[in-house]
Amino acid sequence: MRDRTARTPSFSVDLVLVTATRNELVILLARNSSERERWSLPWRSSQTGETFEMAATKAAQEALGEAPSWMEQIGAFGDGKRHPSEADVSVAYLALAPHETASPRAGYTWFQLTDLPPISPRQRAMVDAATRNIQSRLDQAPIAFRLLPATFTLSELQQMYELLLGKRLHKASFRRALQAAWLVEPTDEWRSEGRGRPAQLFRYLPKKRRRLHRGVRFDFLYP
Amino acid sequence: MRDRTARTPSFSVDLVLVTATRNELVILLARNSSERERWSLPWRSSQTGETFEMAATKAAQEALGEAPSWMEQIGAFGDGKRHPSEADVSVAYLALAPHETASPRAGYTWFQLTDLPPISPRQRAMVDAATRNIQSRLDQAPIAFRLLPATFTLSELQQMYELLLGKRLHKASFRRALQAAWLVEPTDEWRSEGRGRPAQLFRYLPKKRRRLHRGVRFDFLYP
DNA sequence: GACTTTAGTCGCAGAAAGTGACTAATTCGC
DNA sequence: GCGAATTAGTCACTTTCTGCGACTAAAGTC
Repeated sequence: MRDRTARTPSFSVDLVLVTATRNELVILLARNSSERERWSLPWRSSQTGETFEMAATKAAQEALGEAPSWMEQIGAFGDGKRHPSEADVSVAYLALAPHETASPRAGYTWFQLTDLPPISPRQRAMVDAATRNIQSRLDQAPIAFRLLPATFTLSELQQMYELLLGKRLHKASFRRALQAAWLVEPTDEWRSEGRGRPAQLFRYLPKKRRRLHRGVRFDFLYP
Repeated sequence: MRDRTARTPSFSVDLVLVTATRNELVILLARNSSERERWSLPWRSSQTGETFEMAATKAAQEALGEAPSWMEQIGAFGDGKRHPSEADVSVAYLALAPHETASPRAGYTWFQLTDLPPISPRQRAMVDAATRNIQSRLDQAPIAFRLLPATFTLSELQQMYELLLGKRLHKASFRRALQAAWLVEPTDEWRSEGRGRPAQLFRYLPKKRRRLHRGVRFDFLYP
């Protein structure tokens, strides 16, 4: 356990580690033996000479045994809300991994993002921020692709977007938009998934430079 | 230097305080007497029982004498890069204010965002992150409106968007999109700006709920 | 009063997105 | 073996959105 006589860590780095199963988003929680809450986000206290990114990567390694496919800082959290560590400040990272290759180490368990057990208030705020981050950056960063394995069918990709957006998409429109964006490349492999016609496998490989927006967008309703 | 016997402040809160003049974005820097760099972002070291938001608001008060019209955390910065405070971690906030009502206190000066004097490496990273944040959230949050006074003409609003986007917009298209978004309300005031027909003044007043996106967007080219 | 300048609107043409129906390739039941 | 069911992938039509030029409106300038 934590040793409070040593130089106390001034901050912790916490991980909201998300993957997607068939129909839902899940995050990884660590089982606690002595904390008030039985579960917590994977976290790591500050080490001198270690960047936030390095700390987050190590926390992911400890939890998953592999590096995440995507990592992004989602902010600093403090404000007196309780945290498993004694840290005043916790820096939260959103991490993604494809679920297929992700097998948590002992003591870590997947939980539905919409049905989490109690965790510390500060970590709860991180999860909420991570959820908002996923939603708002879905069209700016390859979130969906990082939740899929290296090769995937277009139906899988569409289902991932439907899951993340929370709404159904039309097949033809989805593929038309995808083609226009030059983000995927077909492989020469096909996958037969039980019944139905086999699907071609694609890989994420952005080709052309960003197609500049036309005009302005007013996609908000903020205060 | 840091005094490890006393309770050292574990973090600072730093402010990237932006306004827009006629043709450019400017940020507020504080003059230093003793630091290696002559200029720095306004910052404030941690106080117990003070949230990040409160600290950022106070730093803004100190610099501007008024509360910013928008504040948003843009992340935690550390990673060994030098900072005016002895803090291991600095939490950066983007703050906006309309330039018309913003008169800095003594010791603070506006600088062009594209032509800053040397500042500490950590603060330099904050400015860069703030710049990216403005760009990427321009269509998600009322950034442009918060840089304008409470009432404004549609031409001023369009010029603000042109400044922030770095490109010209077509007048009719801009207004059509603005109308569709239900974000502004006309006042019964008009402003005559020298020659030309007087312009009606509008205020920011989002009316309807967010118009849901249709389909997906793939607006990225990330790794 | 003609000219310039800025505000504000209209309507068309072309681009993009929504949608249902179609073809293709496989498994399942019999 | 063969038709039904299932999933993949495409096509063509319709609706909506956007770029853009041209227009009217209301002020100042000379």
